[in-house]
Amino acid sequence: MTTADPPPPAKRRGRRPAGQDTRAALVEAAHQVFSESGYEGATVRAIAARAGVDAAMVNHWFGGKEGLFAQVVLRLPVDPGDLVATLLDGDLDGLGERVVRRFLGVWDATAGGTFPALVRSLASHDQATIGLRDFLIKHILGRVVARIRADQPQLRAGLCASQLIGIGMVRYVAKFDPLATADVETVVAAVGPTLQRYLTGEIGAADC
Amino acid sequence: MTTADPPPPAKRRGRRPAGQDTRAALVEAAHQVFSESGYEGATVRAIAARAGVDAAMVNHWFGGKEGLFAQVVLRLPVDPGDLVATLLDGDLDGLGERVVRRFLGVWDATAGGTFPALVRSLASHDQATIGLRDFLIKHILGRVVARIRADQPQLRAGLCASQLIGIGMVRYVAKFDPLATADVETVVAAVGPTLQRYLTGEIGAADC
DNA sequence: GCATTAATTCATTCAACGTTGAATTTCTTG
DNA sequence: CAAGAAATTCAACGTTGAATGAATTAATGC
Repeated sequence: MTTADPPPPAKRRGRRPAGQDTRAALVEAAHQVFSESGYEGATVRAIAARAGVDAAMVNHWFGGKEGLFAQVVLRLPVDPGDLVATLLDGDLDGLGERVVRRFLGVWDATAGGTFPALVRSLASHDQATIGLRDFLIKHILGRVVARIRADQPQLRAGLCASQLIGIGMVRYVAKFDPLATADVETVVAAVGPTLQRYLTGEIGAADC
Repeated sequence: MTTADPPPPAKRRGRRPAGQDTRAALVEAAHQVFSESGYEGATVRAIAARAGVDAAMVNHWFGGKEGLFAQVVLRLPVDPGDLVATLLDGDLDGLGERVVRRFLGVWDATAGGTFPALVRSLASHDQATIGLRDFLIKHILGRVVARIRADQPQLRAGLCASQLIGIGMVRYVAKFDPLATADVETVVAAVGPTLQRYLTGEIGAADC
């Protein structure tokens, strides 16, 4: 356990010595607790306790639980423009593998906390659903599919999204072994061809 | 809206006339409310109100909110044994398509409510994670993979699970069009080959 | 048909939650 | 170095949730 700290150093009232970023500590703690418990399950008191500060700080810095949630979840770990440019830089045959590798790179880097937070926030916030759809379909996969001029772009983007989200669910949320602990290249080798087919291959009802 | 009923017929105290299965009404209502709001977001009062009975009935019949939840979520819509037998009945080349068709058949039949309930319950109940893993990996996909004697059975089962769960997420939870509304055979044609490859094909690091 | 048991509602209790205002301490500015 | 601003804790409030026990009515057994 990394969360079992020695007894906290006895809080005093009033402003604390400089150099302690309470705001950042709260965001980090909220990130963890929201990931573990979802929006409704997470309590302001628990978040504040993990950050080592008083619950009133949530109101002071974020105006309440809702504001803190917004700060935590809507902080996406990549810039869409860069991402699309990087993905499209290379030969078309390697596109599927690049998408998978990038997907894992982004979410592995968050130590497996942000993806569950996103998924679990779908429970209570439709806004998160719309955010995920816009981000993944419209800003990333939609652009990639559009660039390669495939037929049925919406369906292809949706299929890619389904495989990526599924990998995220199995690797970060449900943690099925061996996929949860497999190294990136193993997953890329297995899933890359799937994405490649969804992007540029034959996906059934092409005509009609 | 199917939930807008005419005003309920004025409750009286005491035992009500026979023929009204309060228990079943509660399970059905809980199913809906848990799907919409998740475990923490759902309130016993809201469930009881939708069932048209008092909240105390949850305690009387299920011993509390937790007991009601267990009744609702652990009620899986198929029998594992039948399912595996049906899937393995046919030629090996059509196995991927049969798995996808069956998956959609099962969950489409629940009117899109049970799958979200399962996913959202992952937020607050690790038990649900274990249940999903056991059901999907051990009892269904694990058996299928074992029967066809493929190498790396765990990895193959996990890959299949990832694609199926991803389809479920996109179709039932996030509801991305056109996948959310596509007919079954369109999805089968697109996703079947993926499952087929995960089950019987080449998935990268075959040796070592 | 009377006594017993089961089912249901109501009023209440207790705990936990998010939020607020005052009190207190440190930092910053002139 | 004094005065004001900022940051923080603490105690409390109002609300809401799940759970409980008594009261009430219908069904069941003898």
